Amino acid sequence: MPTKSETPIKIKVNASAVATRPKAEHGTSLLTAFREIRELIVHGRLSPGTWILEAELASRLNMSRTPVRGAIHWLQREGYILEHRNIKKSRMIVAPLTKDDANELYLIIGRLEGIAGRGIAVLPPAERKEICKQLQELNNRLELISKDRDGHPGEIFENDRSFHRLIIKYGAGPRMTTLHKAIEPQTERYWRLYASSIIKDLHISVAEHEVIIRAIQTGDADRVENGLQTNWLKGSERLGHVIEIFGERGSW
Amino acid sequence: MPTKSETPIKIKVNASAVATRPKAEHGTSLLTAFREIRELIVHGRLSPGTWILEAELASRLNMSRTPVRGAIHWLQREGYILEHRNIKKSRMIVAPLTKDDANELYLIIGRLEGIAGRGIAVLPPAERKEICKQLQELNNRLELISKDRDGHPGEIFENDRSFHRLIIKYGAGPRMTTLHKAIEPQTERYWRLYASSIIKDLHISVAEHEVIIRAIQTGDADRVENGLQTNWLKGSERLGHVIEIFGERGSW
DNA sequence: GTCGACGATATTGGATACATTGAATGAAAT
DNA sequence: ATTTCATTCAATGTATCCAATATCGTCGAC
Repeated sequence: MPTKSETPIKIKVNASAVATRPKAEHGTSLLTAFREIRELIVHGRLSPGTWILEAELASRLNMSRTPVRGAIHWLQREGYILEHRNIKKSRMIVAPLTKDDANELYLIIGRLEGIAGRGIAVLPPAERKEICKQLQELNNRLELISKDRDGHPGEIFENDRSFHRLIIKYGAGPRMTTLHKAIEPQTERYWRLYASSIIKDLHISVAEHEVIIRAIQTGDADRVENGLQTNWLKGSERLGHVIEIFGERGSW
Repeated sequence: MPTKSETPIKIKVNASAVATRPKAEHGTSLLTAFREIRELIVHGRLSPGTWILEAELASRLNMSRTPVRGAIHWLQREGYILEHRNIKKSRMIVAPLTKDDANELYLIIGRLEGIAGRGIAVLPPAERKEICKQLQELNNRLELISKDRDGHPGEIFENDRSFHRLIIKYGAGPRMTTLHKAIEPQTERYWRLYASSIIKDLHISVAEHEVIIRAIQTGDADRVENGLQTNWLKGSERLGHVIEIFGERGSW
């Protein structure tokens, strides 16, 4: 049974106490709510499996239920939140983190980026060269970090992410870009939970990136696509291993 | 410049006039709004490129603006509606139908179904056999229709759709299923616009389906994936050809 | 005559008030 | 003691109200 996400105590708040966050400018609340709630979920402040109360989030974010409601539906559509449907009412819960889900998630992203990679491979050589330069730079930094014993996890994550976002930026159309922007951030939840245990495999991922860069240089579309798919696939295997050790979160 | 979606005349409606639609049961408006508006878009009743007025739709659907707004955002996330962003306000317009968009859309779906196809290919033979039986039946019906000169377009569409949905049903996980349910319906817009001109190529698609079924029977994952990708790819080529002839809709 | 500034209006975004329904609690009866 | 029914409560879904702002038209000045 899901635990209540926050203290159910109803405190009669006075104005000064509520003012955690300055009242946002008009027309920005929905986006703010989306970002903030996603942040709460990603950082585990709202644990996998807990149920979500509109009113509570609204008061925490110092806004009305309207934008919060919108944000929740949005997050649901993007997979951060699941819906327990009873015909008329709906109960929203934070999506659990499971091995199966991770596998599927990584598989899908791998394919999508594979398409984008193919898009890059067919660009004119000059552009490819420039892209490779940028990719190489990111990957070099990753390699450096992988040799440093205490690289900051966040830094690794950001660099790896930038690498993949570059692929999308140059190789994907508008639809793909939108889709990727919706799906890829969800990997952050898994990353953050299991980061410390995955870091030691970083050098493998670096090598995989290297292969991808080579393939782009030579314009070998198949190899680019395959390289990207593999990178994600292997990542999901490494992740799955860790999940098996530490257990899933929020799935009963 | 987008044309206004409906007559801007503000008629003071009396109660009996508004009652186009019986007031829906409590708790069903959002879903109703989503379905109805999508229906309007898919059937071209709201043409590509027209801008969308919340209030107007609300009154047409005989509900308040709240669920309509939710539905519009939802439709936006699913790609039926685009956002013309001025910093704070947003203007929503019905997504145009363009050749590039169609190509990307079909490419993505092809890949996604390819994954699902791979999932089917690795099922135990008994299940594969059963699935093939169902697929074959659908495809037989399609073949029949393709020989009949005046098969109803809607019937063709539904059969083809069922074929692909079966693939997802048996081969995809929850995430893929959700994604597919969000993306695939968008092909209906293109289909409906250009159906009459595509029908004559139906026999080609039927043959492609045949290949897919064979591959599933033999459990050849690569061939299944490739077959599905190709089916969509060729479809997008056929469609692109027609779009070039008849022009794009709503892209200025 | 044209360009710009100002004002009216149309339209979206957010807050709040209200209705409805699902769940929980408690009392009564068997 | 357990089960069932009624009542209450909590939380979602919808409607309406209010605020902010972009757009368009009009009027005036150059």
